[in-house]
Amino acid sequence: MKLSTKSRYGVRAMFDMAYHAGSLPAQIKDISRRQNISPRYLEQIFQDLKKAGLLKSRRGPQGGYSLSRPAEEITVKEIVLAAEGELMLVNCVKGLRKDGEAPPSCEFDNQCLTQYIWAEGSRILGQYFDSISLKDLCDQGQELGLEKELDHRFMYFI
Amino acid sequence: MKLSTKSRYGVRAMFDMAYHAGSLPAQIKDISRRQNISPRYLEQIFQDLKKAGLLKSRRGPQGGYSLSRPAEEITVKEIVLAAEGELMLVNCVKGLRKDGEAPPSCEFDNQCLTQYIWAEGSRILGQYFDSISLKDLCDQGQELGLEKELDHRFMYFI
DNA sequence: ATTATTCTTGACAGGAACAGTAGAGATTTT
DNA sequence: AAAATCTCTACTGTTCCTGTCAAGAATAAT
Repeated sequence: MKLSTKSRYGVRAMFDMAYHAGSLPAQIKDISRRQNISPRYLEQIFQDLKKAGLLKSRRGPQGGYSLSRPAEEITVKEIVLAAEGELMLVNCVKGLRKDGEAPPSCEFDNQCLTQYIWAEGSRILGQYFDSISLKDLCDQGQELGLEKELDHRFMYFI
Repeated sequence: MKLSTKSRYGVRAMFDMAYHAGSLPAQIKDISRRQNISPRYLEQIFQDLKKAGLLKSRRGPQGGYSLSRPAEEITVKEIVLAAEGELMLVNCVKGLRKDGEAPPSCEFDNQCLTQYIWAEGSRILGQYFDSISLKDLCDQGQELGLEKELDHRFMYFI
């Protein structure tokens, strides 16, 4: 019952982007360095987040990724959902999926009492994740005095 | 982020025992037949549940398993915890484990904001699972009119 | 135009965990 | 003594996770 690293890395990376946001797009290499995530793996994760509409990208020099919406409008739930594919504790219950794929249904139809437990647990978890936005995390980071790294692309003149 | 089948089967099996409870211990073969679970696999799961103190067993003819406590005192959380080993959404956070093994700690120490999210999510989920007892499930089964199978060991005289 | 930079796409692979199978043995009732 | 039942340990095939890698496409700077 573990979240995949895609979810964990995804939330960390998105927070990192929001926290260090500047006028230019953020680049994989900077995020991966600060968050200690393999750059090649982070590329994959960002593809998922982009497909989910949470990121937009720009290629070429000075390119990179940026949040497609303000930090207060992006929740942890959206990121986990995009990275995990779905937010359902079991496979045997009908639920909304990222890819619209038909989910397997319970072999006991509605005779299985436990399906209600798993479905409700998933819902409760999703509700909690949805209550936390990237901006909330940024505020928390400020309070904790988390260091903000200056964009090296603005530091040529030092 | 899926619960293992051990958890799902475990809860189903424990409910089955509570729902069909008689004066004699319940046997693997009956539970596995009613719940459509591989008997050999269910043996393994029951070993975990027994180690966690949720079941007691008796060998030999007319032997089997029985709940070690009344159904209203056994919650879904206990069963999931016993089957899953722990109830924590990530590995990077300190948490209580079944085996007391030292959990890996976060590489960012307390600098990682996301660990609070995962820990709180795990807590919320555990709290929900803890609010459901086997008796609650039995009551729900009654309301739904779920059929109770008579113990074949009492049916010789028919 | 050319070049360097950055994202894009798809393939591939080692390892761990999951889900189940199997066999030999221990215990208890009949 | 025999049959039923749980107990313990080991084994195995499959899937998923967690990356790595390579070649290509788009863009900005020169």
